Amino acid sequence: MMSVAKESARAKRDTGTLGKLMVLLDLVSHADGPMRFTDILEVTDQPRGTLHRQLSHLVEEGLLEIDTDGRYLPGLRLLDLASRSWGRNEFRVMAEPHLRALQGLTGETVHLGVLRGTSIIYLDKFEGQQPVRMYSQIGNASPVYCTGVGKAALSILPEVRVKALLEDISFHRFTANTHTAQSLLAEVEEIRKLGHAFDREEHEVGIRCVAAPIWSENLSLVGGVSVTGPAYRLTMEKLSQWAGPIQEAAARIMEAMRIGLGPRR
Amino acid sequence: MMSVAKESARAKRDTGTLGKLMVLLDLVSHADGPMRFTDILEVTDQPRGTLHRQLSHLVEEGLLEIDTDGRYLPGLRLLDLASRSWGRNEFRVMAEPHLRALQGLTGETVHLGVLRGTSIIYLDKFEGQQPVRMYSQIGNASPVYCTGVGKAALSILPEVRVKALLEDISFHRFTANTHTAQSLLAEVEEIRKLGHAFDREEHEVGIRCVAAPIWSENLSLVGGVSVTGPAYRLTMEKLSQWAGPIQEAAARIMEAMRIGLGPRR
DNA sequence: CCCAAGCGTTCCATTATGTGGAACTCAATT
DNA sequence: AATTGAGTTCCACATAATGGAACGCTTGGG
Repeated sequence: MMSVAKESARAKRDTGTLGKLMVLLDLVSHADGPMRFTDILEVTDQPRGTLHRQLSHLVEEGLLEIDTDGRYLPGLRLLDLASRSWGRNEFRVMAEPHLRALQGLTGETVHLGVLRGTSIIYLDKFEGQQPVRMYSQIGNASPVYCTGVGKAALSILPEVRVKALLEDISFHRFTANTHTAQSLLAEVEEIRKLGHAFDREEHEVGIRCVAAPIWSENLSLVGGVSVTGPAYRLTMEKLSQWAGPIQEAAARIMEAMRIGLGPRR
Repeated sequence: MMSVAKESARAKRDTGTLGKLMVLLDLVSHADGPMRFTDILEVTDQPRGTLHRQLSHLVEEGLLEIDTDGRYLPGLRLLDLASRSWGRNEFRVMAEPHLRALQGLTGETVHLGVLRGTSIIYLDKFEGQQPVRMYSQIGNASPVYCTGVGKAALSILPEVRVKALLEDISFHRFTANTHTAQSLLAEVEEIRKLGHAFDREEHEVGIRCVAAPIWSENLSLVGGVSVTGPAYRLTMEKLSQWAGPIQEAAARIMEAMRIGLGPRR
Protein backbone atom coordinates (compact mmCIF):
# COMPACT_ATOMS: atom_id res chain seq x y z
CA MET A 1 0.00 0.00 0.00
CA MET A 2 0.80 3.70 0.08
CA SER A 3 3.25 3.74 -2.76
CA VAL A 4 5.99 6.29 -2.37
CA ALA A 5 5.90 8.55 -5.41
CA LYS A 6 7.89 11.44 -4.08
CA GLU A 7 11.59 10.86 -4.19
CA SER A 8 13.51 13.79 -2.77
CA ALA A 9 16.73 14.77 -4.50
CA ARG A 10 18.78 13.87 -1.46
CA ALA A 11 16.70 10.97 -0.24
CA LYS A 12 17.00 10.91 3.53
CA ARG A 13 17.20 7.34 4.61
CA ASP A 14 14.58 6.21 7.04
CA THR A 15 15.66 5.81 10.60
CA GLY A 16 12.35 4.51 11.81
CA THR A 17 11.42 5.23 15.36
CA LEU A 18 14.59 7.18 16.05
CA GLY A 19 13.88 9.57 13.20
CA LYS A 20 10.50 10.47 14.63
CA LEU A 21 11.97 11.08 18.05
CA MET A 22 14.74 13.25 16.65
CA VAL A 23 12.18 15.48 15.00
CA LEU A 24 10.70 16.12 18.40
CA LEU A 25 14.08 16.67 20.00
CA ASP A 26 15.01 19.17 17.32
CA LEU A 27 11.71 20.92 17.65
CA VAL A 28 11.99 21.41 21.38
CA SER A 29 15.70 22.23 21.27
CA HIS A 30 15.32 24.89 18.64
CA ALA A 31 12.18 26.46 20.07
CA ASP A 32 12.44 29.91 21.59
CA GLY A 33 11.37 28.64 24.95
CA PRO A 34 9.69 25.78 26.78
CA MET A 35 6.89 24.11 24.82
CA ARG A 36 3.62 22.84 26.17
CA PHE A 37 2.27 19.48 25.16
CA THR A 38 -0.36 21.12 23.02
CA ASP A 39 2.16 23.37 21.28
CA ILE A 40 4.10 20.33 20.17
CA LEU A 41 0.92 18.53 19.27
CA GLU A 42 -0.24 21.08 16.78
CA VAL A 43 3.17 21.41 15.12
CA THR A 44 3.78 17.71 14.72
CA ASP A 45 0.20 16.78 13.97
CA GLN A 46 0.27 13.38 15.59
CA PRO A 47 -2.31 11.53 17.68
CA ARG A 48 -2.18 12.65 21.27
CA GLY A 49 -1.51 9.19 22.64
CA THR A 50 1.43 8.63 20.34
CA LEU A 51 3.00 11.99 21.04
CA HIS A 52 2.59 11.53 24.72
CA ARG A 53 4.46 8.25 24.74
CA GLN A 54 7.22 9.59 22.52
CA LEU A 55 7.80 12.56 24.78
CA SER A 56 7.67 10.35 27.84
CA HIS A 57 10.42 8.18 26.44
CA LEU A 58 12.58 11.19 25.65
CA VAL A 59 12.06 12.53 29.16
CA GLU A 60 12.76 9.13 30.64
CA GLU A 61 16.13 9.10 28.89
CA GLY A 62 16.94 12.64 30.00
CA LEU A 63 16.98 14.03 26.48
CA LEU A 64 14.06 16.26 27.38
CA GLU A 65 12.93 17.64 30.70
CA ILE A 66 9.63 18.89 32.04
CA ASP A 67 9.53 22.12 34.00
CA THR A 68 7.24 22.82 36.92
CA ASP A 69 4.52 24.02 34.55
CA GLY A 70 4.62 20.79 32.60
CA ARG A 71 6.39 22.34 29.64
CA TYR A 72 9.11 20.57 27.71
CA LEU A 73 12.75 21.71 27.60
CA PRO A 74 15.94 20.20 26.19
CA GLY A 75 17.44 17.89 28.79
CA LEU A 76 20.79 18.09 30.46
CA ARG A 77 21.72 14.60 29.38
CA LEU A 78 22.48 16.22 26.05
CA LEU A 79 25.18 18.28 27.72
CA ASP A 80 26.89 15.23 29.10
CA LEU A 81 26.86 13.44 25.77
CA ALA A 82 28.02 16.51 23.88
CA SER A 83 30.88 17.29 26.21
CA ARG A 84 32.42 13.95 25.32
CA SER A 85 31.97 14.57 21.64
CA TRP A 86 33.63 17.93 22.04
CA GLY A 87 36.38 16.96 24.43
CA ARG A 88 37.73 14.22 22.21
CA ASN A 89 37.31 15.95 18.87
CA GLU A 90 40.68 15.58 17.24
CA PHE A 91 40.32 18.56 14.95
CA ARG A 92 39.52 20.85 17.85
CA VAL A 93 42.34 19.53 20.01
CA MET A 94 44.95 19.93 17.29
CA ALA A 95 43.74 23.42 16.44
CA GLU A 96 43.58 24.79 19.95
CA PRO A 97 47.10 26.20 20.35
CA HIS A 98 46.94 27.85 16.94
CA LEU A 99 43.60 29.42 17.75
CA ARG A 100 45.02 30.82 20.96
CA ALA A 101 47.96 32.25 19.12
CA LEU A 102 45.69 33.88 16.57
CA GLN A 103 43.57 35.33 19.33
CA GLY A 104 46.65 36.76 20.96
CA LEU A 105 47.84 38.26 17.70
CA THR A 106 44.57 39.92 16.70
CA GLY A 107 42.95 40.52 20.06
CA GLU A 108 39.61 39.66 18.48
CA THR A 109 37.40 36.60 18.71
CA VAL A 110 38.66 33.49 16.94
CA HIS A 111 36.35 30.69 15.80
CA LEU A 112 36.92 27.14 14.61
CA GLY A 113 34.12 25.65 12.53
CA VAL A 114 33.38 22.55 10.52
CA LEU A 115 30.98 21.89 7.67
CA ARG A 116 28.15 19.52 8.44
CA GLY A 117 25.43 19.30 5.81
CA THR A 118 24.52 22.87 4.91
CA SER A 119 25.63 24.33 8.23
CA ILE A 120 28.82 25.34 9.90
CA ILE A 121 29.07 23.97 13.40
CA TYR A 122 31.35 25.99 15.65
CA LEU A 123 33.73 23.74 17.49
CA ASP A 124 35.64 26.28 19.48
CA LYS A 125 35.92 29.92 20.25
CA PHE A 126 38.47 32.19 21.89
CA GLU A 127 37.17 35.55 22.90
CA GLY A 128 38.98 38.81 22.97
CA GLN A 129 39.04 40.74 26.20
CA GLN A 130 37.35 43.69 24.54
CA PRO A 131 34.17 44.89 26.16
CA VAL A 132 31.84 44.37 23.18
CA ARG A 133 30.64 40.78 23.10
CA MET A 134 28.94 38.95 20.31
CA TYR A 135 26.36 36.28 20.50
CA SER A 136 28.04 33.11 19.43
CA GLN A 137 28.36 29.77 21.07
CA ILE A 138 30.26 26.60 20.74
CA GLY A 139 28.08 23.97 19.14
CA ASN A 140 25.87 26.45 17.36
CA ALA A 141 25.05 25.67 13.78
CA SER A 142 25.04 28.62 11.37
CA PRO A 143 24.12 28.69 7.68
CA VAL A 144 27.05 28.09 5.39
CA TYR A 145 26.17 30.97 3.08
CA CYS A 146 26.57 33.87 5.46
CA THR A 147 29.57 33.05 7.57
CA GLY A 148 33.23 33.50 6.74
CA VAL A 149 34.09 29.96 7.72
CA GLY A 150 31.18 28.65 5.65
CA LYS A 151 32.24 30.42 2.50
CA ALA A 152 35.86 29.45 3.03
CA ALA A 153 34.79 25.83 3.38
CA LEU A 154 32.75 25.98 0.18
CA SER A 155 35.77 27.27 -1.70
CA ILE A 156 37.48 23.94 -1.08
CA LEU A 157 34.70 21.72 -2.35
CA PRO A 158 34.54 20.86 -6.05
CA GLU A 159 31.99 22.98 -7.87
CA VAL A 160 29.53 20.10 -8.33
CA ARG A 161 29.37 19.55 -4.61
CA VAL A 162 28.87 23.24 -3.96
CA LYS A 163 26.00 23.35 -6.42
CA ALA A 164 24.42 20.22 -4.95
CA LEU A 165 24.71 21.77 -1.52
CA LEU A 166 23.06 25.00 -2.63
CA GLU A 167 20.06 22.95 -3.77
CA ASP A 168 19.41 22.01 -0.16
CA ILE A 169 19.60 25.56 1.16
CA SER A 170 16.75 27.98 1.59
CA PHE A 171 18.39 31.40 1.63
CA HIS A 172 17.21 33.71 4.36
CA ARG A 173 18.08 37.38 4.08
CA PHE A 174 19.61 38.26 7.45
CA THR A 175 21.03 41.63 6.39
CA ALA A 176 21.23 43.79 3.26
CA ASN A 177 24.49 42.03 2.40
CA THR A 178 23.35 38.44 2.77
CA HIS A 179 24.16 36.33 -0.27
CA THR A 180 21.74 34.74 -2.70
CA ALA A 181 22.55 31.49 -4.50
CA GLN A 182 23.94 33.38 -7.52
CA SER A 183 26.08 35.88 -5.67
CA LEU A 184 27.36 33.17 -3.38
CA LEU A 185 28.56 31.00 -6.22
CA ALA A 186 30.38 33.96 -7.72
CA GLU A 187 32.06 34.87 -4.48
CA VAL A 188 33.10 31.32 -3.77
CA GLU A 189 34.94 31.37 -7.09
CA GLU A 190 36.69 34.52 -5.92
CA ILE A 191 37.58 32.97 -2.58
CA ARG A 192 39.04 29.95 -4.30
CA LYS A 193 41.62 32.25 -5.89
CA LEU A 194 42.28 34.42 -2.86
CA GLY A 195 42.56 31.66 -0.29
CA HIS A 196 40.47 33.48 2.29
CA ALA A 197 36.93 34.73 2.78
CA PHE A 198 35.36 37.84 4.27
CA ASP A 199 32.03 38.23 5.97
CA ARG A 200 30.95 41.78 5.24
CA GLU A 201 28.07 42.03 7.71
CA GLU A 202 26.25 39.27 5.85
CA HIS A 203 24.87 37.49 8.88
CA GLU A 204 24.58 40.23 11.45
CA VAL A 205 24.76 43.98 10.96
CA GLY A 206 27.90 45.39 12.54
CA ILE A 207 29.83 42.12 12.53
CA ARG A 208 32.67 41.41 10.12
CA CYS A 209 35.12 38.56 9.81
CA VAL A 210 37.97 36.99 7.82
CA ALA A 211 38.29 33.24 7.47
CA ALA A 212 40.60 30.67 5.96
CA PRO A 213 39.67 27.13 4.98
CA ILE A 214 40.96 23.92 6.51
CA TRP A 215 40.47 20.57 4.80
CA SER A 216 41.67 17.01 4.70
CA GLU A 217 42.88 15.52 1.46
CA ASN A 218 39.83 13.31 0.93
CA LEU A 219 37.54 16.13 2.07
CA SER A 220 36.17 14.03 4.91
CA LEU A 221 36.86 17.13 6.97
CA VAL A 222 36.09 20.60 5.64
CA GLY A 223 35.98 23.66 7.85
CA GLY A 224 37.88 26.78 8.70
CA VAL A 225 39.16 29.28 11.15
CA SER A 226 38.04 32.89 11.45
CA VAL A 227 38.62 36.16 13.25
CA THR A 228 35.44 38.07 14.02
CA GLY A 229 34.58 41.41 15.53
CA PRO A 230 32.51 44.57 15.40
CA ALA A 231 32.66 46.54 12.15
CA TYR A 232 33.66 49.79 13.83
CA ARG A 233 36.86 48.20 15.04
CA LEU A 234 37.48 45.81 12.18
CA THR A 235 37.84 47.91 9.06
CA MET A 236 38.10 46.02 5.79
CA GLU A 237 41.68 47.17 5.63
CA LYS A 238 42.48 45.62 8.97
CA LEU A 239 40.75 42.41 7.97
CA SER A 240 42.87 42.23 4.84
CA GLN A 241 46.00 42.56 6.89
CA TRP A 242 44.95 39.58 8.97
CA ALA A 243 44.22 37.36 5.99
CA GLY A 244 47.85 36.28 5.83
CA PRO A 245 48.22 35.28 9.49
CA ILE A 246 44.92 33.44 9.36
CA GLN A 247 45.90 31.43 6.31
CA GLU A 248 49.17 30.60 8.03
CA ALA A 249 47.34 29.46 11.14
CA ALA A 250 45.09 27.27 8.97
CA ALA A 251 48.16 25.82 7.28
CA ARG A 252 49.73 25.02 10.63
CA ILE A 253 46.59 23.32 11.84
CA MET A 254 46.49 21.17 8.71
CA GLU A 255 50.13 20.34 9.18
CA ALA A 256 49.49 19.38 12.79
CA MET A 257 46.82 16.96 11.64
CA ARG A 258 49.00 15.74 8.78
CA ILE A 259 46.27 16.43 6.30
CA GLY A 260 45.95 18.51 3.21
CA LEU A 261 49.57 17.98 2.31
CA GLY A 262 48.91 17.92 -1.39
CA PRO A 263 48.84 21.07 -3.52
CA ARG A 264 45.76 23.22 -3.27
CA ARG A 265 42.91 21.49 -5.14
CA MET B 1 7.41 -16.23 28.01
CA MET B 2 10.51 -14.90 29.71
CA SER B 3 8.94 -13.87 32.97
CA VAL B 4 10.66 -10.97 34.65
CA ALA B 5 11.63 -12.05 38.14
CA LYS B 6 14.17 -9.37 38.94
CA GLU B 7 12.63 -6.11 40.00
CA SER B 8 15.28 -3.48 40.56
CA ALA B 9 14.82 -1.18 43.54
CA ARG B 10 14.46 1.85 41.31
CA ALA B 11 12.71 0.18 38.38
CA LYS B 12 13.82 2.05 35.29
CA ARG B 13 10.87 2.40 33.04
CA ASP B 14 11.25 0.87 29.63
CA THR B 15 11.86 3.21 26.78
CA GLY B 16 11.82 0.52 24.14
CA THR B 17 13.82 1.14 21.04
CA LEU B 18 15.13 4.45 22.27
CA GLY B 19 16.55 2.90 25.41
CA LYS B 20 18.57 0.41 23.42
CA LEU B 21 19.95 3.13 21.19
CA MET B 22 20.88 5.31 24.15
CA VAL B 23 22.91 2.47 25.59
CA LEU B 24 24.96 2.48 22.42
CA LEU B 25 25.26 6.24 22.39
CA ASP B 26 26.45 6.24 25.99
CA LEU B 27 28.89 3.47 25.28
CA VAL B 28 30.53 5.22 22.36
CA SER B 29 30.45 8.64 24.03
CA HIS B 30 32.08 7.46 27.21
CA ALA B 31 34.67 5.28 25.53
CA ASP B 32 38.28 6.36 25.68
CA GLY B 33 38.45 6.61 21.93
CA PRO B 34 36.82 5.58 18.69
CA MET B 35 35.25 2.11 18.78
CA ARG B 36 35.24 -0.45 16.02
CA PHE B 37 32.13 -2.37 15.14
CA THR B 38 33.50 -5.50 16.74
CA ASP B 39 34.43 -3.69 19.95
CA ILE B 40 30.85 -2.59 20.35
CA LEU B 41 29.58 -5.98 19.35
CA GLU B 42 31.34 -7.83 22.10
CA VAL B 43 30.35 -5.33 24.79
CA THR B 44 26.69 -5.21 23.87
CA ASP B 45 26.39 -8.87 22.95
CA GLN B 46 23.76 -8.42 20.26
CA PRO B 47 23.30 -10.11 16.89
CA ARG B 48 25.50 -8.50 14.29
CA GLY B 49 22.66 -7.58 12.00
CA THR B 50 20.76 -5.83 14.75
CA LEU B 51 23.73 -3.89 15.99
CA HIS B 52 24.64 -2.83 12.51
CA ARG B 53 21.22 -1.36 11.84
CA GLN B 54 21.12 0.40 15.19
CA LEU B 55 24.48 2.03 14.60
CA SER B 56 23.48 2.97 11.07
CA HIS B 57 20.42 4.77 12.35
CA LEU B 58 22.45 6.68 14.90
CA VAL B 59 24.96 7.67 12.24
CA GLU B 60 22.18 8.64 9.87
CA GLU B 61 20.85 11.05 12.49
CA GLY B 62 24.28 12.51 13.19
CA LEU B 63 24.37 11.25 16.76
CA LEU B 64 27.36 9.10 15.91
CA GLU B 65 29.98 9.48 13.22
CA ILE B 66 32.31 7.07 11.46
CA ASP B 67 35.93 7.99 11.01
CA THR B 68 38.03 7.07 8.00
CA ASP B 69 38.93 3.75 9.59
CA GLY B 70 35.29 2.84 10.05
CA ARG B 71 35.36 3.42 13.77
CA TYR B 72 32.50 5.02 15.66
CA LEU B 73 32.69 8.40 17.41
CA PRO B 74 30.15 10.66 19.10
CA GLY B 75 28.56 12.89 16.47
CA LEU B 76 28.59 16.64 16.22
CA ARG B 77 24.82 16.80 16.08
CA LEU B 78 25.00 16.33 19.82
CA LEU B 79 26.86 19.63 20.09
CA ASP B 80 24.15 21.50 18.28
CA LEU B 81 21.40 20.03 20.41
CA ALA B 82 23.30 20.59 23.62
CA SER B 83 24.22 24.18 22.90
CA ARG B 84 20.54 25.05 22.89
CA SER B 85 19.96 23.23 26.12
CA TRP B 86 22.83 25.13 27.65
CA GLY B 87 22.17 28.54 26.17
CA ARG B 88 18.62 28.68 27.46
CA ASN B 89 19.18 27.11 30.84
CA GLU B 90 17.57 29.52 33.25
CA PHE B 91 19.60 28.47 36.25
CA ARG B 92 22.85 29.04 34.40
CA VAL B 93 21.77 32.40 33.02
CA MET B 94 20.66 33.73 36.38
CA ALA B 95 23.81 32.51 38.08
CA GLU B 96 26.31 33.85 35.57
CA PRO B 97 26.99 37.32 37.00
CA HIS B 98 27.37 35.94 40.49
CA LEU B 99 29.81 33.30 39.29
CA ARG B 100 31.87 35.97 37.57
CA ALA B 101 31.93 38.03 40.74
CA LEU B 102 33.04 35.03 42.76
CA GLN B 103 35.75 34.29 40.24
CA GLY B 104 36.97 37.85 40.51
CA LEU B 105 37.00 37.74 44.28
CA THR B 106 38.85 34.45 44.65
CA GLY B 107 40.89 34.35 41.48
CA GLU B 108 40.26 30.61 41.33
CA THR B 109 38.02 28.47 39.15
CA VAL B 110 34.30 28.72 39.89
CA HIS B 111 31.83 25.97 38.95
CA LEU B 112 28.06 25.79 38.78
CA GLY B 113 26.59 22.31 39.02
CA VAL B 114 23.23 20.64 39.26
CA LEU B 115 22.15 17.26 40.62
CA ARG B 116 20.83 14.82 38.05
CA GLY B 117 20.32 11.28 39.26
CA THR B 118 23.47 10.30 41.13
CA SER B 119 25.69 12.74 39.27
CA ILE B 120 26.52 16.38 39.32
CA ILE B 121 26.42 17.93 35.87
CA TYR B 122 28.55 21.02 35.53
CA LEU B 123 26.60 23.80 33.87
CA ASP B 124 29.20 26.50 33.84
CA LYS B 125 32.74 27.30 34.73
CA PHE B 126 34.83 30.43 35.09
CA GLU B 127 38.51 29.88 35.10
CA GLY B 128 41.13 31.76 36.95
CA GLN B 129 44.02 33.25 35.03
CA GLN B 130 46.50 31.24 37.01
CA PRO B 131 48.82 29.02 35.00
CA VAL B 132 47.83 25.67 36.52
CA ARG B 133 44.76 24.32 34.77
CA MET B 134 42.50 21.53 35.85
CA TYR B 135 40.67 19.04 33.73
CA SER B 136 37.06 19.96 33.99
CA GLN B 137 34.48 20.70 31.38
CA ILE B 138 31.06 22.10 31.05
CA GLY B 139 28.57 19.30 30.65
CA ASN B 140 30.71 16.72 32.38
CA ALA B 141 28.96 14.51 34.86
CA SER B 142 30.82 13.70 38.07
CA PRO B 143 29.78 11.44 40.92
CA VAL B 144 27.93 13.19 43.77
CA TYR B 145 29.96 11.58 46.48
CA CYS B 146 33.34 13.08 45.69
CA THR B 147 32.65 16.64 44.60
CA GLY B 148 32.01 19.68 46.72
CA VAL B 149 28.91 20.64 44.78
CA GLY B 150 27.63 17.08 45.03
CA LYS B 151 27.96 16.89 48.79
CA ALA B 152 26.47 20.36 49.20
CA ALA B 153 23.50 19.28 47.10
CA LEU B 154 22.99 16.16 49.18
CA SER B 155 22.88 18.27 52.33
CA ILE B 156 19.69 19.86 51.06
CA LEU B 157 17.81 16.66 50.34
CA PRO B 158 15.80 15.02 53.11
CA GLU B 159 17.66 12.10 54.61
CA VAL B 160 15.39 9.48 53.05
CA ARG B 161 16.17 10.75 49.60
CA VAL B 162 19.89 10.78 50.32
CA LYS B 163 19.75 7.19 51.48
CA ALA B 164 17.72 6.13 48.46
CA LEU B 165 20.25 7.85 46.24
CA LEU B 166 23.18 6.10 47.89
CA GLU B 167 21.54 2.78 47.03
CA ASP B 168 22.04 3.53 43.36
CA ILE B 169 25.70 4.46 43.68
CA SER B 170 28.67 2.19 43.31
CA PHE B 171 31.46 3.92 45.15
CA HIS B 172 34.74 4.09 43.33
CA ARG B 173 37.84 4.99 45.30
CA PHE B 174 39.47 7.80 43.32
CA THR B 175 41.89 8.89 46.03
CA ALA B 176 42.77 7.96 49.59
CA ASN B 177 40.18 10.50 50.77
CA THR B 178 37.26 9.37 48.65
CA HIS B 179 34.13 8.75 50.70
CA THR B 180 32.36 5.48 51.34
CA ALA B 181 28.59 5.29 51.86
CA GLN B 182 29.02 5.51 55.63
CA SER B 183 31.49 8.35 55.80
CA LEU B 184 29.51 10.26 53.20
CA LEU B 185 26.29 10.09 55.20
CA ALA B 186 28.10 11.34 58.25
CA GLU B 187 29.70 14.23 56.41
CA VAL B 188 26.46 15.25 54.78
CA GLU B 189 24.99 15.61 58.26
CA GLU B 190 27.90 17.89 59.10
CA ILE B 191 27.44 19.94 55.94
CA ARG B 192 23.77 20.40 56.72
CA LYS B 193 24.77 22.26 59.85
CA LEU B 194 27.67 24.20 58.36
CA GLY B 195 25.97 25.30 55.17
CA HIS B 196 28.95 24.53 52.98
CA ALA B 197 31.01 21.57 51.86
CA PHE B 198 34.70 20.92 51.26
CA ASP B 199 36.33 18.57 48.83
CA ARG B 200 39.58 17.53 50.47
CA GLU B 201 41.24 15.89 47.46
CA GLU B 202 38.46 13.30 47.35
CA HIS B 203 38.15 13.14 43.59
CA GLU B 204 41.60 14.06 42.40
CA VAL B 205 44.84 14.27 44.34
CA GLY B 206 46.01 17.86 44.61
CA ILE B 207 42.60 19.41 44.01
CA ARG B 208 40.53 21.01 46.74
CA CYS B 209 37.29 22.95 46.74
CA VAL B 210 34.59 24.69 48.80
CA ALA B 211 30.96 24.59 47.74
CA ALA B 212 27.59 25.96 48.82
CA PRO B 213 24.21 24.46 47.93
CA ILE B 214 21.52 26.06 45.79
CA TRP B 215 17.98 24.73 45.77
CA SER B 216 14.43 25.54 44.86
CA GLU B 217 11.72 25.26 47.45
CA ASN B 218 10.15 22.13 46.00
CA LEU B 219 13.61 20.67 45.35
CA SER B 220 12.94 20.39 41.64
CA LEU B 221 16.32 22.06 41.34
CA VAL B 222 19.22 21.05 43.57
CA GLY B 223 22.78 22.02 42.86
CA GLY B 224 25.51 24.29 44.00
CA VAL B 225 28.40 26.61 43.34
CA SER B 226 32.03 25.92 44.11
CA VAL B 227 35.51 27.38 44.06
CA THR B 228 38.19 24.90 43.08
CA GLY B 229 41.95 24.92 42.82
CA PRO B 230 45.23 23.17 43.46
CA ALA B 231 45.90 22.15 47.04
CA TYR B 232 49.24 23.92 47.26
CA ARG B 233 47.53 27.25 46.69
CA LEU B 234 44.23 26.53 48.40
CA THR B 235 45.02 25.73 52.00
CA MET B 236 42.12 24.56 54.12
CA GLU B 237 42.37 27.85 55.96
CA LYS B 238 41.91 29.81 52.76
CA LEU B 239 39.00 27.62 51.76
CA SER B 240 37.33 28.29 55.08
CA GLN B 241 37.66 32.00 54.55
CA TRP B 242 35.85 31.69 51.25
CA ALA B 243 32.97 29.69 52.66
CA GLY B 244 31.18 32.89 53.62
CA PRO B 245 31.41 34.61 50.22
CA ILE B 246 30.36 31.41 48.46
CA GLN B 247 27.29 30.98 50.61
CA GLU B 248 26.42 34.60 49.95
CA ALA B 249 26.80 34.09 46.21
CA ALA B 250 24.55 31.03 46.43
CA ALA B 251 22.00 33.08 48.36
CA ARG B 252 22.05 35.81 45.73
CA ILE B 253 21.58 33.28 42.94
CA MET B 254 18.57 31.83 44.73
CA GLU B 255 17.19 35.29 45.23
CA ALA B 256 17.67 36.07 41.55
CA MET B 257 15.64 33.02 40.67
CA ARG B 258 13.10 33.77 43.39
CA ILE B 259 13.50 30.34 44.82
CA GLY B 260 14.43 28.97 48.19
CA LEU B 261 12.85 31.89 49.97
CA GLY B 262 11.64 29.80 52.85
CA PRO B 263 13.77 28.99 55.88
CA ARG B 264 16.51 26.39 55.40
CA ARG B 265 14.90 22.91 55.08
C1' DC C 1 47.59 -19.08 -5.68
C1' DC C 2 44.06 -20.70 -2.98
C1' DC C 3 41.94 -21.25 1.35
C1' DA C 4 40.57 -19.67 5.83
C1' DA C 5 39.54 -16.29 9.11
C1' DG C 6 38.05 -11.88 10.41
C1' DC C 7 35.18 -8.17 9.71
C1' DG C 8 31.34 -5.85 8.06
C1' DT C 9 26.94 -5.80 5.33
C1' DT C 10 22.47 -7.33 3.52
C1' DC C 11 18.20 -10.18 3.54
C1' DC C 12 13.77 -11.66 5.24
C1' DA C 13 10.42 -14.45 7.99
C1' DT C 14 9.22 -13.83 12.80
C1' DT C 15 8.00 -11.16 16.64
C1' DA C 16 8.38 -7.29 19.59
C1' DT C 17 7.26 -2.48 19.52
C1' DG C 18 5.04 1.58 18.27
C1' DT C 19 0.60 3.41 16.74
C1' DG C 20 -3.70 5.94 17.18
C1' DG C 21 -8.61 6.12 18.13
C1' DA C 22 -11.32 6.36 22.02
C1' DA C 23 -12.33 6.58 26.68
C1' DC C 24 -10.90 8.61 31.00
C1' DT C 25 -9.16 11.96 34.67
C1' DC C 26 -8.45 16.28 36.50
C1' DA C 27 -8.72 21.36 36.63
C1' DA C 28 -10.24 25.51 35.43
C1' DT C 29 -14.35 28.12 33.69
C1' DT C 30 -19.12 29.41 33.12
C1' DA D 1 -23.47 21.29 37.94
C1' DA D 2 -22.09 21.36 33.31
C1' DT D 3 -18.57 22.43 29.98
C1' DT D 4 -14.28 22.94 28.04
C1' DG D 5 -9.40 22.18 27.63
C1' DA D 6 -5.32 19.71 28.77
C1' DG D 7 -3.06 15.61 29.63
C1' DT D 8 -3.03 10.52 30.43
C1' DT D 9 -4.11 5.59 29.86
C1' DC D 10 -5.76 1.56 27.21
C1' DC D 11 -5.72 -1.96 23.73
C1' DA D 12 -6.62 -4.08 18.95
C1' DC D 13 -3.89 -3.36 15.06
C1' DA D 14 -0.07 -2.00 11.94
C1' DT D 15 4.65 -1.24 11.60
C1' DA D 16 9.29 -1.47 12.65
C1' DA D 17 12.92 -4.05 15.07
C1' DT D 18 14.90 -8.49 15.52
C1' DG D 19 18.34 -12.10 14.67
C1' DG D 20 19.79 -16.09 12.15
C1' DA D 21 21.90 -17.01 8.01
C1' DA D 22 24.05 -16.03 3.84
C1' DC D 23 26.84 -12.87 1.36
C1' DG D 24 31.06 -9.80 0.18
C1' DC D 25 35.46 -8.03 1.03
C1' DT D 26 39.96 -7.92 2.75
C1' DT D 27 44.04 -10.02 5.05
C1' DG D 28 47.35 -13.37 5.88
C1' DG D 29 48.95 -18.09 5.88
C1' DG D 30 50.30 -22.43 3.89
